[in-house]
Amino acid sequence: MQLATWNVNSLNVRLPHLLQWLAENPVDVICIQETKLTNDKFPVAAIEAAGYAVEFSGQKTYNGVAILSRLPMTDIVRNNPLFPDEQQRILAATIDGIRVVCAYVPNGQAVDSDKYRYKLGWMAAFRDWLAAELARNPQLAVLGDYNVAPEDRDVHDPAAWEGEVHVSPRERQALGALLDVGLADAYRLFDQPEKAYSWWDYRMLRFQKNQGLRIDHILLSSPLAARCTGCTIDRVPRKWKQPSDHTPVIATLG
DNA sequence: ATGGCCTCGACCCGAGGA
Repeated sequence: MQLATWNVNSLNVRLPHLLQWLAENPVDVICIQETKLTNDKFPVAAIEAAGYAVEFSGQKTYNGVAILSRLPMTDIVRNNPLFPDEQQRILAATIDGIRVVCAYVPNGQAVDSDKYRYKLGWMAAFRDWLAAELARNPQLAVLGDYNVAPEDRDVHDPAAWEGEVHVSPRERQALGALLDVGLADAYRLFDQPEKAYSWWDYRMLRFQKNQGLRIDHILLSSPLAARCTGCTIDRVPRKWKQPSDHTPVIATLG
């Protein structure tokens, strides 16, 4: 079984990319973020024609998450019941006995800004809810754009980024608190190439220079981590025309 | 040269992303 995550940065623009990627990478489940679509505009027919059931939670212009699955989805939850939020950033479904959570963690904009405080509060509430989800189902997979690079090796230039949003100590602690619930970063369960990133700024030829951040993650509870046989980042779609600035991450479960 | 891009919405710039 393969689970993937991809921040598509507008599904309206990226639907052809998503369909092409799924044709070449027929994963069982993909969590997507930043759909930027209201639910009435969601391209259900095109995705079902590609062989996927789909659930989504969207809003106008910003945010929006969706889960595509080859197998049926049950027990759909939108947003965190512990954190009332207008912004559509969380979607959960149970698939083949696995609780799959799709998350788009707030950006944070700048350290100590209002958006940064919202990010930290959001992540603390997310932690509490994930702890409850894990208690309900020990098979938990949390996939998404966390907007936090866990360690300096996940940052192309740690000195330049020191203390900045996405790497600041409080954000890393908040991500660590998610792991402490009983989750593992699937990517780090395996030997990986150095300078591996999942996002590159559109500006300054950052992708061509491989100057990015690893901020898109797949977190697995212990029973799923034990089943995980690989985790990779697929840089290929970042090279396509009019790409998302993020690229997919894929975990394989045996 | 301290910026550079992309998307959206509303109306050609501003907000937000990371």
